[in-house]
Amino acid sequence: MTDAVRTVFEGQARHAWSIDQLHEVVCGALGAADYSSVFRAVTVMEREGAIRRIDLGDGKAYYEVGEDHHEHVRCDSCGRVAEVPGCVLDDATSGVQKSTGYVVTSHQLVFGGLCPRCAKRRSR
Amino acid sequence: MTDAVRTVFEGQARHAWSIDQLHEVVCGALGAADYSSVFRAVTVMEREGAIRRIDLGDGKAYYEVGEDHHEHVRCDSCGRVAEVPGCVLDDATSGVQKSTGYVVTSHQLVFGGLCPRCAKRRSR
DNA sequence: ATAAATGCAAACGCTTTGCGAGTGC
DNA sequence: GCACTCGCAAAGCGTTTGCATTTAT
Repeated sequence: MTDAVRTVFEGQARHAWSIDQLHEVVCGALGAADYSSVFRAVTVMEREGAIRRIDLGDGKAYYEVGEDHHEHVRCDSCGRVAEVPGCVLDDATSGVQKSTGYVVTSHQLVFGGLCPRCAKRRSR
Repeated sequence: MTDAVRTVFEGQARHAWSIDQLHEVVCGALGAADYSSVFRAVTVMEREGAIRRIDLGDGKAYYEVGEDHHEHVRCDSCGRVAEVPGCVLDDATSGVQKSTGYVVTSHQLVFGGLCPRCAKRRSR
């Protein structure tokens, strides 16, 4: 099962996968599969460091292949997620630290908007 | 009930309130109250625009008085939330738009780290 | 008497876990 | 036989809703 999930991630069909989405694809590939099995595979892979869990603000857990750090844009219309190359915030961190007194060790940022396709469809 | 909740927000004891936290305070103030009543009050107030719902990434819904836009820092240790004055990202938006092609209309950003108190306790 | 507010209990969406059955070594 | 994987069912957790009762007007 872990292999099946790994294959899905390698397929790159999406940038960020919810367990549901993974489950659906895995079912297609294997004929059948249980949600909990996908969940467990994902849990293992996360512990291994192969994938990283991200929060896109819609209450579901998403996973992406754990490479370099980057931010995300999510289309409010179709849900498609893209990666924002480079980190917008490394500089900001020290400013936050200065203004709030918190020792800042992480940040979680999601942009919202419309992906090119949906933006085009809207403007018609 | 709505008044009781409103009072809690006016008290400014916290920056961001979960429904649980509001519920607890309201119970103290009124003697008893149902979680769902607090939930409903919060829902109404959000629709009114008096408060805004925010997502701090821990799976719970938080609410803050809906003033100007700003970001948040959350202490990984005690959960205390502070406001990051000013918007770190207005400039970044156009860059994101350029690099991803998405029309960016919003962003949701939470810094994580340690609040001054917890940072001090840790270093002992 | 009528309409609004509240409490109670249950539904819901998604995640997580316990356990038994199946599979391979 | 033993360890491991998987499916099934159910438990959790927080949010949300339906309904009946209380409260206020």
